[in-house]
Amino acid sequence: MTKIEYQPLNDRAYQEILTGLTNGIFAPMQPLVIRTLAESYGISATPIREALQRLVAERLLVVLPNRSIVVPQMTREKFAQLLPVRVALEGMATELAVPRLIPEDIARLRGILDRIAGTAKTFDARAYLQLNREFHFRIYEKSGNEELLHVIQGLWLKVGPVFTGLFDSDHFRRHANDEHVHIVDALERRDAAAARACMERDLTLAAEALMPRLQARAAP
Amino acid sequence: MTKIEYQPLNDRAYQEILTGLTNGIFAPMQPLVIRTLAESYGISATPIREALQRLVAERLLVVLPNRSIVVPQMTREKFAQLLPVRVALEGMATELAVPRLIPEDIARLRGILDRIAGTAKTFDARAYLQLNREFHFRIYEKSGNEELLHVIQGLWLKVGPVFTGLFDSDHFRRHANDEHVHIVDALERRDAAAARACMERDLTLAAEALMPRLQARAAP
DNA sequence: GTCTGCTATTTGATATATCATATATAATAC
DNA sequence: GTATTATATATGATATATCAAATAGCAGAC
Repeated sequence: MTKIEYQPLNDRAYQEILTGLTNGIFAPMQPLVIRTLAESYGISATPIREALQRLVAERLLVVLPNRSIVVPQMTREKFAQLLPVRVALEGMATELAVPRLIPEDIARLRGILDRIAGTAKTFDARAYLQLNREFHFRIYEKSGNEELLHVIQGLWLKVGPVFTGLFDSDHFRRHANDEHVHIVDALERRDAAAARACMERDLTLAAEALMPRLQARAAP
Repeated sequence: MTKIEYQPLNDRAYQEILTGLTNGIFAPMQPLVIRTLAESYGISATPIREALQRLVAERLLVVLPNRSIVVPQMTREKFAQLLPVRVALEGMATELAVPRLIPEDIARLRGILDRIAGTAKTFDARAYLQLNREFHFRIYEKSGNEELLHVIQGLWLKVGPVFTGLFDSDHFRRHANDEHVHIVDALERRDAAAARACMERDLTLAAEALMPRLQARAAP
């Protein structure tokens, strides 16, 4: 007996819009119109509205004074502010995960590493982003701290759309996996401090590759 | 010309329910019924539903498999998981605030300190909670990092209801202000590391006072 | 030409109606 | 009596209708 599962429409609308955001479907400052979205998803306005409200609460969308709901522009400043928060929390999660990772987890991480290396050769940006996310969260999940994990997830949602451009940088693509390898090595040695340091460096290097691509300030 | 401002009903419903949560009006595990809330606030179901959804997204409420929406029980485990996250972020915010605090800010903080001392004598728990919050956020706001501030606000919302019981502890009430004084002293000396350390201790001591009052695990 | 004010249209906000599911209650079988 | 089923009720989920604010378009004044 396979449990059939029901998912409310607002949840699904949320997911749809979210992946749209992550894939950069919606241009910043272009308003998301409730009725339009409702029609294009073939559902009524109510669940769409709820999904948008939720995204606003998570700060993935913002409400203009006109009440229009738009994608906020990720500026260099905002990204720079997000970075130390992510470094602190993802570093913490990594450290916490060290004593809880079993050899099987390490093996799985090495598997991801191999696949990431593959994407650098095939220039498959989408696969890279997917695997990069999987790599990080396989570690964070092992922190055993659900509250911490939830906050980190929220932060990744915010920076998600920006990451899309990560693979465009030649230099980054070639070195994308370097820190990842160091992280897994440290994890395997059960060296929590080193694992944390490598994770922090990974985040910082990615941020440095991305920052120049971002606009200095929000458009007026 | 004073700008008249409009606030959507869902925002106000959100605020109302939120203060209800903070004041412990809604018992954990008791379902919040949309129609009932709508009636008691004299508005329709839609804005209430949106407010509840938002609170669920922020994890201040949870959806049961039955789809009922209830106040989650704050367990000792959850609180313990929240603590290191708060320590890291609020410590960071404190450190960032140090070079940005002007003498006027320090003076204002001293003023809050005095008023907090007053509440300990008059046993005014509500005033204490209010002032304690104000004290902390006056500092965090000065971090200049809006993203960080937002995350911290979210964390405070989660622990808010628990804090209500803080003042019941005799020992805590007498020493509630001790660390605060140390924090301000450190801020005045522009000693970022010390300010951070004192802030971390303040959070930890409060947590230690509260933890025993929490249930060890969630009810089944 | 620009500016002003009017009208129409778009779009968000709210209320209501309807549907589906879950819970409670009652009735029946045993 | 308990267990089981049927029915009624409560409640969440969705769709639709209505209202209100904002925007766009247009006509006339100058």
